Amino acid sequence: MSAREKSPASSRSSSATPPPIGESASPAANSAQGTSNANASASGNAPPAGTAAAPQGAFVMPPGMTMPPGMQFLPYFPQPAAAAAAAAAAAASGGSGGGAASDSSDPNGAAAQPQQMMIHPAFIPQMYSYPYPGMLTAGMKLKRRQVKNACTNCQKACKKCDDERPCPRCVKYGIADECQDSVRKERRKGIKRGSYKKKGELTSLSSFWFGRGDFFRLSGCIYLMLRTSRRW
DNA sequence: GCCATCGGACTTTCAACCAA
DNA sequence: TGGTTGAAAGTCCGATGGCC
Ligand SMILES: [Zn+2]
Ligand SMILES: [Zn+2]
Repeated sequence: MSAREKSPASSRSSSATPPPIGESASPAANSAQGTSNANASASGNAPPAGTAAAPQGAFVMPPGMTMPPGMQFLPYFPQPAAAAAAAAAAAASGGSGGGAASDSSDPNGAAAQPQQMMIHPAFIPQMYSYPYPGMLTAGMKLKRRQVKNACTNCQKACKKCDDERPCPRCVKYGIADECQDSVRKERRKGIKRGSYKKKGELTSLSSFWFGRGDFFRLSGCIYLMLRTSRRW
């Protein structure tokens, strides 16, 4: 497509045009860890699902569903000051900061004051793996997670990038200093679209929704809220 | 086996549309 | 005005071929 500009990566100083990093897995495997970096780091310091005693107010997985490794569902009521910090942490961690749960300001401390329910920083990276793995049923497949903005090197090579800068791929190939966010075009405005079709019956409607990122991006949170009887 | 290249499947984003 | 739609813009899987 026009957006795709295939330029030989070798035009760069070369010795080091980066090859794929950890890209040998099957599509399914890739998707499953899709969140690759996020999950990898998250699983490092989160207790295995179902093994830890559920803390007060912790989410209990419904029958037939399993808590994915590294996942944790904890109601999060940050204090005003903590809220900003948490938001910053979440933003900083992007998709790769699964370990944020180890914050010294653990939001789930007993002293946390209910102010406004927020997404626990540790949960945010997981939200980008949807359908939320626990909701996955036979026939559904995990969607591939994409970074918001690949670095210029990965973009040229059409390879998987990361939210971190320098990204792991650039680091591995010694071109960390060249790792920069690619510049996104501004979307054109004023394009007329004609009238919209209406979606049909329920079945196609539901499959439609299950194919939408907008839906799954929030589904984990909504699902959690629906399944718990706690007051949010 | 390692790596670059790249076609195209797939995902994300967000302005236009539209019903309430 | 908020929710829905759908296409633009983007990511990156995986096939292919060259090189050592
Ligand atoms: Zn990158
Ligand atoms: Zn990079």
